[in-house]
Amino acid sequence: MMNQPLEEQVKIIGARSVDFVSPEELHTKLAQAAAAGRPLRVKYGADPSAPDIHLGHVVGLNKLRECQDLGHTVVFIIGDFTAMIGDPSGKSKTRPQLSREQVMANATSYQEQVFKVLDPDHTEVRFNSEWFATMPFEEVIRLSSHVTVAQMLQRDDFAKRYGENQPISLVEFLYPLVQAYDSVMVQADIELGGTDQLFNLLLGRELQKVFKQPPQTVLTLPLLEGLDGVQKMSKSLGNYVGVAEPPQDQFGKLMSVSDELMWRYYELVLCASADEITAGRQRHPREAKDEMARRVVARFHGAAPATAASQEFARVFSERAHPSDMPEWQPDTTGHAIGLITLLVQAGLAESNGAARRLVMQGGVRLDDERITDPRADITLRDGQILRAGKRKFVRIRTGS
RNA sequence: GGCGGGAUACCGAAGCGGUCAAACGGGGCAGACUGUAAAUCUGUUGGAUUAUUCCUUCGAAGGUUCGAAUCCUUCUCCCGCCA
Repeated sequence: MMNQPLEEQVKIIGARSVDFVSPEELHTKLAQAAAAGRPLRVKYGADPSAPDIHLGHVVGLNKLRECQDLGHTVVFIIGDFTAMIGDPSGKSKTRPQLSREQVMANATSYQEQVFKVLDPDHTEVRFNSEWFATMPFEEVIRLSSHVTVAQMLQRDDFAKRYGENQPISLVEFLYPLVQAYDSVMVQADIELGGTDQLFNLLLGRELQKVFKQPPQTVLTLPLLEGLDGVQKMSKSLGNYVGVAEPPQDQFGKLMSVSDELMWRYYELVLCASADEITAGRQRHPREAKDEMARRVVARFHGAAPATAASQEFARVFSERAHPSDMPEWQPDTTGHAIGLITLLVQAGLAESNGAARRLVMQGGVRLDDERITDPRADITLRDGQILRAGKRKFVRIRTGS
């Protein structure tokens, strides 16, 4: 693989990218590396404060994998040091301060998930506490002398917030610097990130120059929109599909993506070619979406579970049948009548009596496929009955007798 | 250090003495429709209660008042400007 023509490598590495600084430089790097018989070091940073890897991350991981397939080394940096400091900017709730234990636990689960896409044999995992935990403060100050406030304010979100009189914490200024210094420490040849990372990645180049290193090639990839189709996929917005989620959940979520958005997923998650997407658009959207969802699930769980998830989805939502598998619940009033509202709450299908009442009055409750609309109904349960709330919540009654 | 602005339900944001469990938007949930947990439309969205009603909620604690999210006092936190 490493012997791919350089032109071809540059093309593969640059595919789907938004910013690419710069193809010519990368070409030179590749030539030098090939001559020296060494792989390029491709850096990718991860924030271990949110331990769930989702499809948004997969966009980047895909690219890393492509680099690995070309023979290069991925340097996967876990920002444990950064995570332990947290982010004081009031707005951001996504970066709570974490303890050492939490960070380590997250890091472990991170790696497990990441290797669903990456090749462990060509991955070097590093923690940035390695070089930051013991850094003397004078060094920190010296580092910060290399960047001016005006430079920082070039960053889009800083410029915007500054213009709108929104607070910017000093720590936020330090973060890009921290990330840039990571590049110096691992001697990155390429760094990859989302488009929102452009500034940070470029700062890495600047800092590498200060440290007399060849500046890294910078590559940004589009941010994947989450299930809502508008905001970028993130755990805190709850619009994500996690790679470690069960097949059925992944499939269901993917089927809830809008028709238009599904092509983004084809492109960025499945790396489908432009031709494939053009062809796909001719198909029935339901069918195309089903395929997209199956292929994504198959990637993380295998083909058989993916097919099963698809069939199960069709059963429940197209044919409106029951799922083949549902949680069981045993009432403690065996044999006696129980108020419907109480029943729903106890069975965990509604959060409060009020919510249960609403659910019933809105026609969302069925017992054995029979809709019950009277909130005052008393029910005597029998073993094996199916209680359903809305489209997605089912419980099978077990009376234990 | 000085001067201003702000804190409202899951989020954003109105309200500025009673008609406020609190407009509106987003999100969530449900229903209809369907091609699906798409799109669209409709309803709903603090807790207890069949309802009447009651309880908790508008940064915290006190106070004024028949009555406060709305007025006063103190406090906490946040933001900006000037130094």
